[in-house]
Amino acid sequence: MSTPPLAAAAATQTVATRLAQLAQELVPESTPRITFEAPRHREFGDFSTNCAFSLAKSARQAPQAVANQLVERAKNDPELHTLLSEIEAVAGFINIRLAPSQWQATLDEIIAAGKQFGRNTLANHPRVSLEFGSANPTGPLVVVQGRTLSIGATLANTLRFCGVNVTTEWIINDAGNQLETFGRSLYARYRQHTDPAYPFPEDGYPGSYVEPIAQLLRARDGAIWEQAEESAWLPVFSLFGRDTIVADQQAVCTRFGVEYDCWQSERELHEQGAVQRGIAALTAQGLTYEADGALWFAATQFGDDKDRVLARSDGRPTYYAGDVAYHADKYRRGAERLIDILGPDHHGYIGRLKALVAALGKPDTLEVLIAQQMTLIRNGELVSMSKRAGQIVTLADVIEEVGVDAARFFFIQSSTDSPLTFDLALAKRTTEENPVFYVQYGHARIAALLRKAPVERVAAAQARPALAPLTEPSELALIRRLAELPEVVTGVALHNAPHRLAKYARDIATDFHQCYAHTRVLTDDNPTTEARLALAIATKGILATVLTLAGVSAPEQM
RNA sequence: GCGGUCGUAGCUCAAUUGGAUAGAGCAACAGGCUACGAACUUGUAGGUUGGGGGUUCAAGUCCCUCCGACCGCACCA
Repeated sequence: MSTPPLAAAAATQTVATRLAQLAQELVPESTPRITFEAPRHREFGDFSTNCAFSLAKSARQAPQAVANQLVERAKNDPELHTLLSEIEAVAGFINIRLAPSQWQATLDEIIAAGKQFGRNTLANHPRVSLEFGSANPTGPLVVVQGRTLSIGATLANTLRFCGVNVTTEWIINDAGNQLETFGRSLYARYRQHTDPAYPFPEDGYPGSYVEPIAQLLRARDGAIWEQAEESAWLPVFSLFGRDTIVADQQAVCTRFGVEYDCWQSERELHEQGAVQRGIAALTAQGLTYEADGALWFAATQFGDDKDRVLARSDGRPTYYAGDVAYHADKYRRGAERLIDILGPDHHGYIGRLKALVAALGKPDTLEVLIAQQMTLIRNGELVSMSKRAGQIVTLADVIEEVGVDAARFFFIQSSTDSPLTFDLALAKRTTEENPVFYVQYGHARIAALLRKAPVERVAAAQARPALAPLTEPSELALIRRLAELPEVVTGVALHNAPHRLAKYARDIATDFHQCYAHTRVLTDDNPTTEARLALAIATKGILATVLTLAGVSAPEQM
């Protein structure tokens, strides 16, 4: 079941059609197509159209003159008269304001749809595979990855809300030598328990989180690895380290409200032969060749900068070969549209990833989002973050400091491709500066209102009361805002733009707070009270919907 | 050197993909609670959208060119 077309949308469509007929009469040689948009400023009305600009050429008149004549005819049109409370031409634009009755009918439909309102707007959308967050299993999640997690999870939630089948994926990069380096670091800490002079690898992982893992291993296995050959202990330490780290990463994800459908081990793809099959698939199409002892994929045939190595001269497959197998596997499991969210240091990967899906026969089905860099500041000073140098600010730390709600909301506030500066001290010191509290306060304020209101009034408000008392400009503006939900979530889903959700949440809260400040809900007049309560209840529900999509709680009180 | 992303108010960010006088929050200043939660609200101030050129009715947005920041350019992951 999907959202029914709203009265306001239908009315706007009727106006557009009628206006197009009037334009045709006015400028017979034109074939006007009239679309309405929400204007930037509220004073410009509910909707506006720039059709006069395109008509101006064939009419051989200034846009403003065309708009004036069109508005003149519209004002004398009986059909439009009942739908509109205002229509005027300003600077070539035609601005309209719908009659209050249209907005009241719209709110009634929103209330009738209940929790279904805004859902399933993309019911026939292709199945999506959404990969984000993927990291080496060699250390705890850092704060920067929190941004990727927030963006990915919000996107996944919104796509599902729109009725799209989504699989969320994380690949564990456990096949390369980074994991072995981690295993050696772990072993060194293990040996240092009994021999403090045991050398630590020069390129090892110095983070303080390694030591506790070594202790776990010693508790499990005792001293049995102290005399062993590296070939014997390395796989044990590497895999134990991986499993411990991945378990921790999963726990942090869960705490952060981010759930995955699939945690794919890269090593497993190799062991199951998927990587070899991926290479074979490319070879079968004549897209590989040997040079300098290595096996290459002719990626330049698909727009990449250069050809890419699949198997090194010693026969070992590259990381890229794993990517070929992984993406082929996503298609095999039924995905039709792939989204990869990568960190800023991976934008050089876009070309080769798009080349490989094209070679797999699925051109233009992959979108790569780059979550831009996040700069951390504390007390005005740059916080340098390097896993290798042991200076890490973990996501768990930040959750501890500012809470899940603030972190989730903050990380999606700016658009994905915009760099972002995060001041830890600021987030800690003055949490009231964070807009998330503004939005949550709106929700809690309505909850308090409903607790305060007489139960009979609330009951009546929940039973689709007459909404004619809602005529204040601030009330109509709030209804208009609520009616935007379907197009907002659709826009988020189609443009990979979670930040619009955060913006929308703030806009709803602003419109509600203004409405609350200008009109009193609990009055002596029952019809008025019930209509206003109904608006408040609808607002509360939509606020909760939007906050939930963003992974933020909607509190009854604060 | 080649390529990518970006540059918007003091700070953090928007701008519905080419539309109106470039908007919000925070910070600053000035107002508003003997009625439903003041974590709110009403105002004021703050800009040559890094500089310059071009395309058209219209450019923060598209093209060219400089300046600057970050990041890629492995048979690492």
